[in-house]
Amino acid sequence: MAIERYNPRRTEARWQRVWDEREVFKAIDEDPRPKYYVLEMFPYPSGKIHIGHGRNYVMGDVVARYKRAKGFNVLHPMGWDAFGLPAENAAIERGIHPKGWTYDNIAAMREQLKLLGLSLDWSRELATCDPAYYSRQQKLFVKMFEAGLVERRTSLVNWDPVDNTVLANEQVVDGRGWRSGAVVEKRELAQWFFKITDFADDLLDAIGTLDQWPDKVRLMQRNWIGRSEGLKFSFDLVDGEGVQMEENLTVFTTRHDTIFGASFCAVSPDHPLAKDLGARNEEIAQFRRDCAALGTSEEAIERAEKRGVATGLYAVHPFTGARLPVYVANFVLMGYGEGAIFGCPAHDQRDLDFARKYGLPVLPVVAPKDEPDLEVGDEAFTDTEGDAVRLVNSEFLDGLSVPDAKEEIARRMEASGRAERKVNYRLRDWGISRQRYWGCPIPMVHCDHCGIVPVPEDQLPILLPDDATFDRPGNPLDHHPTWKDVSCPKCGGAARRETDTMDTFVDSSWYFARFASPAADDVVDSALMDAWLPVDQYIGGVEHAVLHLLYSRFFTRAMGRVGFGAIREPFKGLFTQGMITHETYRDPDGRWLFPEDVERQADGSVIVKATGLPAKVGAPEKMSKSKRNVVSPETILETFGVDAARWFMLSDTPPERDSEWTESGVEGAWRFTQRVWRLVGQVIELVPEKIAQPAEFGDEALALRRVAHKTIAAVSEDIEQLRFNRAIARVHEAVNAWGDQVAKLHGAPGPDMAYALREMAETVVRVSAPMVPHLAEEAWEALGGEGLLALAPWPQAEAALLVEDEIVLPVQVNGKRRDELRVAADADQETVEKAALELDAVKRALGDRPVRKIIVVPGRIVNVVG
RNA sequence: GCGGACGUGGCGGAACAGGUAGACGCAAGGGACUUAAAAUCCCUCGGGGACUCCCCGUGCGGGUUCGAUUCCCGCCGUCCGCACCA
Repeated sequence: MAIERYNPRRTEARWQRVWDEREVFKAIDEDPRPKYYVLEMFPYPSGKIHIGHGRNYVMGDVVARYKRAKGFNVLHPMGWDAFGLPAENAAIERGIHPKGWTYDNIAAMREQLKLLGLSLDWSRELATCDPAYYSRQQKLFVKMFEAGLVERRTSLVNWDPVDNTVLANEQVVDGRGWRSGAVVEKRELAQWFFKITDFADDLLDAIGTLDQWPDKVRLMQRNWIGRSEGLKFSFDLVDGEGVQMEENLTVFTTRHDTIFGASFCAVSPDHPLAKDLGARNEEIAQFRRDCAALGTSEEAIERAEKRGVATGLYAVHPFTGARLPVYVANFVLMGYGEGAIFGCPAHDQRDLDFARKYGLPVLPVVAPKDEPDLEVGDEAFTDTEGDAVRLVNSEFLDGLSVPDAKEEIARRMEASGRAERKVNYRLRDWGISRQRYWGCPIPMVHCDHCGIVPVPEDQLPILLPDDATFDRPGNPLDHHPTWKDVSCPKCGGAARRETDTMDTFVDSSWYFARFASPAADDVVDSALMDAWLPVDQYIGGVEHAVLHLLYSRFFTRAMGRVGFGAIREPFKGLFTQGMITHETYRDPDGRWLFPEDVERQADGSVIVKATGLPAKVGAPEKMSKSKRNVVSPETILETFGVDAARWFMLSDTPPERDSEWTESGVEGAWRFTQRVWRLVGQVIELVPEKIAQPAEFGDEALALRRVAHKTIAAVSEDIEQLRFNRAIARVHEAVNAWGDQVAKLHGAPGPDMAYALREMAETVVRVSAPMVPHLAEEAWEALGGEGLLALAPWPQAEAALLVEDEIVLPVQVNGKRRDELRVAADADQETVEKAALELDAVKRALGDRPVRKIIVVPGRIVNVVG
């Protein structure tokens, strides 16, 4: 066979067609093989993808192809996270309907993804904006409502004034909307909530079972849920004249041990008491307005100055009867605990800052054992360590440890009926109302007679109207002339539809379950859900470490509660991959340039192609359209082929880290594909037919076989651990050994070498197949492999070839390497010691010092101590 | 501020579980082949020296050990998450 250049364009198209026609990647329900579900976080169809988007799909594809070869029934589906604001913005800015815009984008991106040669089961494809999907979501919503997991209530919300919508806390980043970047305001609105806090403890505890998740993500979820155990209790209040008031003041604390150090109380500006007083007191009213205006902006947080206004009221200390001034303070949050605190300045930095500013007493009540007269300056003393600190200045608590003091206070206050133990979470319920068109309509009706009524199942789905208009701010569903007019499902009277749609995070909280039964008439087919789930390997960006993953874990529980599936956790294994980055380029005027607009000169400098002027080169950053540092897949695929792109994306950098896209890197990957193809051709020329395994192997042939089998073992191990960069290095090593051997041959190889060469060719092709599937399939065919490689089992390493019978032992003298020793692998200690001492380098290094000790670590090292 | 991760050649990175530091790739330099170029192949590639040999070297300073990139203590630096959560 003549050695031809490998032509990726022709080959890739051909095999993609064959795989497609033979439905090679279809996941089969009710199959005897063990199942394996691998899933990459599904994309938002924003239009065209750049090569940086491909990395996580390629990683998932390597796993899918590997597991398939390992004998698993693999489910590897793809879908579209298709609701969301950009579609609506396109409608507003360019007059394109969100539906058309979205489906066009999906079609374009599907074509692009197909070019990557992913082994996906496209028959399960879904789009969240498809009524077939969101109608089931509405049904699930109603079931959750009936199960008490959905609530409507008025609350302070994060209002994005640019997108004109409500944002969840998680969607506010540094006081700004996560998508619009606008400074978020606080507003009070009636909203729909999922009661995720009902599951707070379970979501927290079960993190312990997620042993195939990155520690980092588990920690982030723990911190996000933020469980803390404390005490809720109330103070009696008196006015300025000392007259007892009707109300009292309930606070939450985790440091009830410090109650004797309390010197003030403070309530949030949004606390009912503050509102009440604000109605009568202009100073407090003004302060409340100031705080609201400051909102949650980054600036406010950075300034973080503790401020407050005295209310003129006093809280009565439950043990001493002392009167503690009550303030309205900006650093007390209404959303956490009771929105009110007692301040113990000596042991809390915030309280201390506040006390110093307003001249309040600072009395230490916890002190190190050996320093009972602790003085507190500008730093609060926050140690609580079991034995090292003791209570002081605290009457009956003196001398107790912090935990004992907490227990004693809790016991006494509970007994007097003014306190209860309480667990608080940082996690809040999930507000899902969005004042938007392009989302899943919330299937509820507002009736003046019956109140809020869920839409009965037989009246679902509530479809979005196609004739919405986008020419003014606010919610198009609300503006629609007729859509919201309905009759009440209960009394039949005139009523209004809910015009809020759901947060798009709802859509992505159960899609992985829908993939198990994409055609199910019900929300899901529970039997199939339980058969396919959990997802064995989920792959996506770390930016979803909290939001999406926590919501999905909640949904899995909620679905279980309303009768869908019985799994506990949706994602058994999680992998967070790094981004692909690229250098940025700007022309002398500072405008961003695409990589193809610049050229690198021989001296390494970069010039603007159009003008010849020097370009400003910026550090590698995540590929983004706005900075134009993107590379389109089409360009790469036409030049180098998708296998080279896949190979490069997986090389060099560990998959969890960001990886820089470079032209020279892809070229290197392309050289690799060419080299393998060439070597395969050479082997076929040297050994045209498959030959039987000879009984005897010479040293060289045996050595080559050893490399092949060690490569199988190493690559398998690396792929199992998702260490793709290492797997690729191992394949390179094998190819180097293979190429060296081919170059060394003079004349026709003997039967042993002929066998070893073919074995090596097949091995390299098979173990690199998950990474470069098209090249591998083509080479497999050329080598006369049976059937499709995509369906072939994974090669097995022969154990006998993994162990050497002769090994090289490094020899150290006093811990420094001096020489090495070739010995039989099973050589005994005495033989090794003797041989080591014979070495010239060892004698030289020892000089005239006597040998004091020889350490022999079998199979590892020899160290002569002199 | 709190929590976490990480610091290895010119670059990306490797090094099982304390045992030859720098695998593999990229870049660079030299050579072969060619009329020439591309492609390919061979060699060099942490620093230094008296260069078949020796010294230094995994952010810095200590420690444990026969032996430390790996373990411990203390610094310095970078990145990430949370950010008034009582």
